[in-house]
Amino acid sequence: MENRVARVAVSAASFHIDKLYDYVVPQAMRDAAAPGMRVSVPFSKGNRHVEGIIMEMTETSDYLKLKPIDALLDEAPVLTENQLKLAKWIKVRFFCTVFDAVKAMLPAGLWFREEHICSIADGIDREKAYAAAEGDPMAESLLDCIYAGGGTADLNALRASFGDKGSKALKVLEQAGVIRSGLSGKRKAKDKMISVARLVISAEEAVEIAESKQRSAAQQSAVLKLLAEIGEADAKEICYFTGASMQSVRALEKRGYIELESREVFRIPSYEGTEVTPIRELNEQQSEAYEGLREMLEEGKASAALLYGVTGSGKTAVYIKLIARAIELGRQAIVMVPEIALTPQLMATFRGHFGERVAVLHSSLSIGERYDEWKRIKSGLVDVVVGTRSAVFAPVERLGLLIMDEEQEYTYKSENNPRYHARDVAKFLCVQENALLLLGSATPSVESMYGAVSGRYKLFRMDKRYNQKELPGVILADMKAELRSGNGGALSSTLCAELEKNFKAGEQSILFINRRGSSAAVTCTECGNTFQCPSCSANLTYHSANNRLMCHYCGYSRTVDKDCPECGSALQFIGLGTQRVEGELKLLYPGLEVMRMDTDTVTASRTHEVMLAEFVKKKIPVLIGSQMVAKGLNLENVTLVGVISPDQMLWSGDYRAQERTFNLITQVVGRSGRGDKAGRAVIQTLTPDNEVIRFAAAQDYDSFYRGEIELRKILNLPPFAELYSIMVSGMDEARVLRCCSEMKEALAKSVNMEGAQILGPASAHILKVNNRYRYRVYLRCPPGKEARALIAAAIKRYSSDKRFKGVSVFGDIDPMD
DNA sequence: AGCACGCCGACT
DNA sequence: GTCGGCGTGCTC
Repeated sequence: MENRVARVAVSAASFHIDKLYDYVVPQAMRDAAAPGMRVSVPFSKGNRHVEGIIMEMTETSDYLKLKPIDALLDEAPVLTENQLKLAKWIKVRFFCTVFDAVKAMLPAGLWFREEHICSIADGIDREKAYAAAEGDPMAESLLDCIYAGGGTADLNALRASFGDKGSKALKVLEQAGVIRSGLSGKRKAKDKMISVARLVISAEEAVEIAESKQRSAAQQSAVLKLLAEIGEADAKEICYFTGASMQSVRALEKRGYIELESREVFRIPSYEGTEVTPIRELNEQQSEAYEGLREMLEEGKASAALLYGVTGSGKTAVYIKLIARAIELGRQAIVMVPEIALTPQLMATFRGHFGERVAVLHSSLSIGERYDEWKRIKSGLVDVVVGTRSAVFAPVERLGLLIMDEEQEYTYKSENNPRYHARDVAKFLCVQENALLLLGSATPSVESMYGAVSGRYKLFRMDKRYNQKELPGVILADMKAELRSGNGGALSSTLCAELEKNFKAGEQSILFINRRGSSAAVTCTECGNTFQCPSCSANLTYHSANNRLMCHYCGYSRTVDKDCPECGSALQFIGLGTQRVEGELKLLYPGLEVMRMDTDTVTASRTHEVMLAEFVKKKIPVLIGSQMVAKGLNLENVTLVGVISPDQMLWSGDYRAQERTFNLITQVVGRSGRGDKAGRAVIQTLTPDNEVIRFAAAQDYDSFYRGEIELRKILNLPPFAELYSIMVSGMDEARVLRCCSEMKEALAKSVNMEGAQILGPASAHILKVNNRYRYRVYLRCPPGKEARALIAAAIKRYSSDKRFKGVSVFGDIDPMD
């Protein structure tokens, strides 16, 4: 009787009906079925075939009318028992379904494997195919369907629409050699150039559009969903994994949802060419940290530490030695980095030290490559996994050490469902696996430093720069004084004076502009008119690639007007940030060579890295850039860094604004004077007396921390409280607001925690997206399970309320907005 | 969310 | 009489 019933998490269940559904395991599958295997099951009245994953196996069920599983999709479990536990924990912690969590844990390639796709076999033309159908109407309509899809179709979809008879007919056709499915097809060899598709709109929006598409546009939906999940991918591979035709992909491009770009083929990024710096003998501070961490590691119990090491103190060397020790102990390590593209030298170091036994997981790997890496890890061929956020789900079986570098970075928080924070997942994982969690940073998050101060993490400090190099001298430029003396431009006289010194000395400078959002809005330079999206409360931005005005939130695009529709003057598209500074600089210093690096000039082929190399090689005097210049390589000849306007970031309204500003200034200033020559930095600000700016200028983390933690305590903010948000959205604004206020009232009644506050409803950062109004209700309360249960109950209650039809509700913990 | 069932109006 | 509108309730 064992193995008679499988308890399954199904994909079709939304949050408020999410639970384990029991299915009877057919006799033939009894031996094979196991927890962690994906299955296809009939669900709901229509018995549509949906995917699910077996969470548990039992003998009996309380439910009487069990349906049978219709197929096992895996031969062996793709998730271990511990990973299944993790999935359940993610559901509770981040308000998603178990299946959402499972999906985030597995590589996309697994879900789009060709097993699920059937296509017309090579060398079979239409005539032969229909001849093989032998007049069977079922077989003929199957072929119609496959041809309508450009020669391929989703096997599950076919099974769903044609039922059991369809499945039989498919088998007949397959045996006749007319169609192929499963493993029979081989991947095409890659061309030298590939076409890379990338979403222009937000992932969230892409999913929404995909969902609203009609059956006939199922291919386009699949492409959008895939891209929403993985960000960008080779167009051919997209077709390969979704079964969509290239036409569908092109159609999406035409509509402005995605963009296509030719790019040279990347193999698995080889870092061989980059020279590997051998690990030098550890200095006193490094040894001290290493010895302490080694002891924790060797104990083999769950533990956590914070390594606070200033830039250049040699954290990487400590990581490497610690990983080597973990491997000696027969265990594996995961190393997480915020953004792999920005840390190529770190990658090179790891490859150099651990060779083939390193797996890399990051966003510019293709689906296939990522899937291959996943398989390598799963089969135990790897000791070290290096990767971004999702690497926390790498299927290592003997985790001993998990390192999270630059732990304060917000890229560790997912902005899509499930909205998990990799740091929280890492904590859970390390407890579960008895591993050591090592958070590393030059500017630790306030939460983590508080954890260290209060004894939850063991703290190791490395405050000496390895090469004993001095910190850059920092000059604060008072922009208010500049304004008073008649300089209304972006460049202060102080900065200009320093720039000129560098021009004379033949040294390079970097100007850093912080820009909120990814693109500047288009503004008429004469009358200040801006262009609004008709369905969102957002400004349109100009895209030079297709010469159109586009909305980043819904994908709407329109042609560019020659003249301003308001005042009739000729329109010029000048962005607010980097472009403006570039313009001013060129006006002041005619003939000056300037490199601009921002989201408009950095492309897939001309990456951040490539541009930096060019900057170094050609000795271009000035580099102007946004966020991305703050990170990356050591640039030897850069002796001046200018921070143009950190103020706007400081007042962005988010409680983390101060912290982010401090981190960013610290990082940027640290870019200066990496070579032999001393560096300096100019920070332009309207508020030179502001503490955060002063501490950042002095690179004084401790004082910043002391001030910030005091503030957080007074204001009842993390780490002293947890902040939850419930986002409510819908087309009918009044209804959304009614839902919010009713929910707020209900929460106020049910919450009886000391010091809990309910705030809102407040409109989301962008109120209207795709004609849906979005409001949030916040709950701020002491950390703990109680609040989570309340939030989950509220989401369930209001997403199923008939009065609030068309309104969707979802929760988020500590949202990044 | 998505699908069937059921209870009402418009049209063959 | 039946086709189809969408309100209601369930999903192993």
